[in-house]
Amino acid sequence: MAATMEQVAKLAGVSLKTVSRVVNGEENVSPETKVKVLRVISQVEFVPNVAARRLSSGRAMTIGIVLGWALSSTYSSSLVEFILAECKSHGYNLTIYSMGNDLTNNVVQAFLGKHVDGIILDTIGGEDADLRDQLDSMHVPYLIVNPNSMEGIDRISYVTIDDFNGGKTAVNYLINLGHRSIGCILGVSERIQNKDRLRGYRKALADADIPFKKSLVYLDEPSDFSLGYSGVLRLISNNNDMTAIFCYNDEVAMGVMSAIWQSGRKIPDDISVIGFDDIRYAAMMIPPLTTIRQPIDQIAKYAVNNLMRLIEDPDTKRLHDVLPIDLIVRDTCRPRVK
Amino acid sequence: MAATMEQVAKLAGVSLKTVSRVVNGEENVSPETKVKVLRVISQVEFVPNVAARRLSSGRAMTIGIVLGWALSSTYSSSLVEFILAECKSHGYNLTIYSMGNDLTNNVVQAFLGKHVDGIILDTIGGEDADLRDQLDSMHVPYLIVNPNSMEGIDRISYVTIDDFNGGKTAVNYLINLGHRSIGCILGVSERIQNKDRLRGYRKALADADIPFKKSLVYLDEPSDFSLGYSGVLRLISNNNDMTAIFCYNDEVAMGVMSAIWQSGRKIPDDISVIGFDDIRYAAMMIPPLTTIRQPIDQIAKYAVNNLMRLIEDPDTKRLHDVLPIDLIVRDTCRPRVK
DNA sequence: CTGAAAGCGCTTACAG
DNA sequence: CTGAAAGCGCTTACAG
Repeated sequence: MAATMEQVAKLAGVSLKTVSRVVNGEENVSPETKVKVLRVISQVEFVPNVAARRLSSGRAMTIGIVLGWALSSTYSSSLVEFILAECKSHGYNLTIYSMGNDLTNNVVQAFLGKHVDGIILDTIGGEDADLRDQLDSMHVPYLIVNPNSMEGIDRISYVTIDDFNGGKTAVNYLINLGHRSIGCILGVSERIQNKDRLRGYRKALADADIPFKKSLVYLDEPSDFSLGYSGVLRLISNNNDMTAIFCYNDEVAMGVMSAIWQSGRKIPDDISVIGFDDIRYAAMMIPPLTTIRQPIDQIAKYAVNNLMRLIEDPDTKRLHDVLPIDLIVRDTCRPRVK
Repeated sequence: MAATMEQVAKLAGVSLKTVSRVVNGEENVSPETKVKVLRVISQVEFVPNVAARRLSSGRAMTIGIVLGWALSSTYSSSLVEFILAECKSHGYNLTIYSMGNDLTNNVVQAFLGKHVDGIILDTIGGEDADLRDQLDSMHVPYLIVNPNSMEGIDRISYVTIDDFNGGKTAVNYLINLGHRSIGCILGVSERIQNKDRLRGYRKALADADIPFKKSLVYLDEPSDFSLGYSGVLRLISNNNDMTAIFCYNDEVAMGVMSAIWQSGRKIPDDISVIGFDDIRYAAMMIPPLTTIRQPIDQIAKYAVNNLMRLIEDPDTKRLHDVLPIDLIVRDTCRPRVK
C-alpha cells in the first residue's frame, strides 16, 4: 500500500536519486523521465515517509508553540489557528506545548529529540525565565510573541503590538466623545502590556489637558472577567462622575458590562465601555463591544516567517516587529450627556 | 550536543541494544548496568531521536484530529485542549487538520506518509463523506466525535453524548419551573444532534401533557449567534404567551439574550433561557447562563483511549460510547409568574 | 541478562 | 542530466 521510493524507482526504471529529485522538485531531470516517474508515483500512490526524510535530512520540519494561557482562551486559540495556517503554507507542522509541570524539560527534550526545529513562546510572565535560559544556552531558534518585559529583549527576536498606542487610541476616542472622567481597569503585574496601555491612557489624558486621577485606575490580577466585575463596582463607588471605562481586554469588559447591567445601569447610556483584543465574542456582547483590535493574523504571520528565517539562517540578527492596532467602533460607547 | 545511543553505549561500555533497553524501560537489564547507562544518559543529555525511532518502529506515535469547525470556536478549542492532554499522557503527539481545500487529500497523505497512526474526526455534516470512504478503504484506524448521522454508524467507532436526554432534561427543568409555552431554537440540518434534541424537547412536553405547537419551534442554519437573535424575535412575535426558550447551544443563547435585551425585555424576569454545551463564556453572560453541560473532558478521554485501542489492535471491534450530560443551573431561568 | 547484524526509507555528498 | 554508496539513529528479530 504505502510504496517506497525504491519501488517507484524500479517501476519507472530509474535510480532512487532520480525519484528523489522529482519528488522534491529539484532541477536536472529531463522532462521525459519526470513524466515517467510522476506517472508511477500517482499509480502507486507514493507519499514520502516523513520519518525517513527527517532522519536523513536532520530537519524536523516542525515548530513548537509554548502557550502560557489555556488553549481555550479565545485569544490563544485564534492565534494558534493562524499560526497553524501559516505553518502549513510553509510545509511545516506545529506542535503545541502548554505551560505546566515540567514544561521546560519537555520543550528542551523536544528540541534535543529533534521533534522541533524552533520555538514560538507565548507566555504570561516570568514563569518562562528558566525555559528561555535553556533555549539561549542551547542556541535553539526561538521567538517571543507579546513579550512581557523589555528587559534584555534586544538579544531576543519578538513580535508584539503597539500597546501604548492602543491605550492612547481607546482613551482618545472616549475623550473625543466628550468624556472626562474615564476609568481604567488593568492587571497589576509587571507585564509591559499593562504598563504600556496605562502610559497610553495617561498620554491621551495629558494631551487633552485632563488631570490624571489615581482613584480612576483599578489594578488587580488576573485580568479576566472577575477583574472587570469587581473593578467597575469599586470605580463607580469612588467616582460618581465617571462616564466611561477603558478595559485591559475584552474579557475584562465582559465583567464590567455584567456588573453594570446587574447594578441597574445601562450601556452605553450611563457608562461607555471600551475593550481590547477584539476576540470573537466581542461582536456578540450585549451591546456589541467597541474595542481595540489586535491584528492576530499578522502577529501569526510575522512570528512564523521570522522564526523560519532564524531556523534557516543561524546568522540572522534579532528580528523585532511592533504591529499597529485598530479601533473597532461598535455600540458600547456614546457621547457624554450628563 | 545531541548525543546518540551509540555514543552512550560506548561511554557506558555496553552495546547499543542495552542502551535501547534502558531507554525504553524494557526488562532483562541488570541493576548495575542500568545505573551505569542512566548515569551516562543524564551526563550527555541524551534524548532519543524521534525520527529514527519512527522510521525503525514504523509507528508515528502521533494522531491527527480533523476539525470541521474553526479552532477558535470555544467548543473545538476546549476539546482539542483535552485531547492534547490525553495524548500527552499516552506519549502521543497530536496534529490538527482543519476542514478546507484538499482536506481529504491532506489527511490521506498524512497517513500514507506515516505522519499519523490514526485519526479523530470532529466534523459538521456530510462534507466528510469522501474522507470517510477513503479512510475505510485504506483501513486507517479512526473514530468519530459527535457523528452527525447514525447511518451506517455501526461499522464505525464513535463517542457522542446523550443529545436526546439533554433536550429532555433542559425542557423538563423549564416545565418544573411552571413554564408551559416553551420555545425551541435549533439548526435545521439533518444532523442527528438537532433531531435528538428536538425529540427530547417533544418527549418532555409529552410527559407533562403539554401539546406540541409547531409555532414554538424555530429552525434555521447555521446554529450560531445570529440564529438565536433572529429566531427569538420571530418566536416572540408569533407566541405572546411564550415564557421560556430552549436553545441549541450557548452561542445561540447568546444571540437570544442579545435580542431580548435589545427589545427591552428582561432575563429571566420576562423570559427564561437555557443553553447547551456549557462553553467557557456561559458563566460570563449577563446573567450567567443556565445550560446543559457536555462532558468535554470525558469525550476527549474516550476518544483518545479508544483510538489507541484501534491503533494497537486492528482486530478491535467498533467502539461505541454515549456519554451523559449535566444540567448546570445558573441565573437565566426562573419560575413562571405570568 | 547481553549483543551483533540487518534494515526502516529517505537525503547528502560525490562521481561521472 | 543521472546514479551508486554511505549514512541518518534508532528498533526488530534473532542468537547466545
